[in-house]
Amino acid sequence: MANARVRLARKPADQYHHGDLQRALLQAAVRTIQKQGVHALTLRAVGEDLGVSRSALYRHFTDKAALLAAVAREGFRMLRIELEGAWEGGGRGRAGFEAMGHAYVRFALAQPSHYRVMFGSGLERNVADPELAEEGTRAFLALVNALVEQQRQGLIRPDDPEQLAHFIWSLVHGISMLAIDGAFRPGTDIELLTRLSLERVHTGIAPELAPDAG
Amino acid sequence: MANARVRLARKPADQYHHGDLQRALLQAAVRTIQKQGVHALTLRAVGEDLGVSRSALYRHFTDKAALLAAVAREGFRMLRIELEGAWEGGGRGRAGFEAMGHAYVRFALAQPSHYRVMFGSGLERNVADPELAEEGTRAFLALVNALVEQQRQGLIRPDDPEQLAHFIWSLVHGISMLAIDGAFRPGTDIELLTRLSLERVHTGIAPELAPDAG
DNA sequence: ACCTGAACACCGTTCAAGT
DNA sequence: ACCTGAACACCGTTCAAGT
Repeated sequence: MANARVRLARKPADQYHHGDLQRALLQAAVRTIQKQGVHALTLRAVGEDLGVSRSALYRHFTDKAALLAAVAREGFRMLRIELEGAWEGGGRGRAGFEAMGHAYVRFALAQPSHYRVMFGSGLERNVADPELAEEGTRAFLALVNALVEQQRQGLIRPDDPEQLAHFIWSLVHGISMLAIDGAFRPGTDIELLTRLSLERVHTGIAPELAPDAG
Repeated sequence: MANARVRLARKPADQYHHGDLQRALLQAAVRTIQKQGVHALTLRAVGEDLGVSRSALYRHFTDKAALLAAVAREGFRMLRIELEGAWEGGGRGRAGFEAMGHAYVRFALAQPSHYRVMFGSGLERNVADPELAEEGTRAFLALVNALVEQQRQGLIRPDDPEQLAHFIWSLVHGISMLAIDGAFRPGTDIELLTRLSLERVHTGIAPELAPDAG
């Protein structure tokens, strides 16, 4: 909304359009994907959006897949920040961990197209982008770290943290994907499903038998 | 393999190529997707494969999305049969339920491209195909039924079966998708991850506290 | 160094025409 | 009723040429 104004501001007319076209291309791509979905992302459209030739992109990205990889990388960065924020904000304990789960699913539902690019079919962004891999790993580590810290507090049984992280990541990813794809019944309350699922998970990974049979 | 022979058999040369082109198109599409992925599925290629014009398909499917919907429907049918087989073969109890989980993930890993079409981006097959929805529901019901039967046996706590099914479906779907997309570390043992995950799930959904703290 | 614009090969889809 | 083949609008990508 407010950003739209910025592009109307004065710009050096007889210069190249952007001092940092690479960055502008990435932002335009993210914007298009979030608003209209991946299918609307054509190199022609993103070029037109920036007032630039459709082949100008090839100066900054090797091809469309590389552009999508950059979009995915940006997505993982955003997701990690959300997860860390939820964990900290929730008090780095069981409440914070549950908040992480909700934050994950909420992120996917708020940015479904962006989320799909992050976990793409391999059709798009089939490139083995090392920066993308690293950003994905960092997001995953936010989850692992939260598990380890809870294990230190005796809140979670001392299983292999990475295995536990894989388990929980799979769960929230599955909920997110099925919700995005509309696989659940129309009226399904995703937040409720997430809460109940995390409840079941906790009872499973708790070290002792909690007396909460209420 | 054996089916490849059939197409070499005598055919009425001066007739239309197929008595049931619709069925042949679907089979060719499934074959192409399983062998070469969705990106290789072009209407030109599938037509060429059957010795038919590229626009002949439009007599039998409204468009490419409808063809993909048929592929997805066939996939759900295959998946349901696998799930039911595992449940029955495992003795309709806890072992059978765990076998269902493994069968699900194994199906996805064996037919990754086919599985992706089933849970497509909405990019492809965005059509609201009622037959597809029904076949998907039938596969889901195989899971719900197994849960209800275990609840009757006292093997699972009496939560809402549909919610429990959503929870578990999300888990196995998440494991499958992340494994297909190569999101796990290269050497990751998916079968082991599935087993450990199902173990954690069971401890969570069991009605009583099992004395297996070994 | 950065961008343009024409060209190429490839799509899905349509439609008048054939049998 | 079923299929053909030319045509259309749309892609991503390349490359010689401009500044």
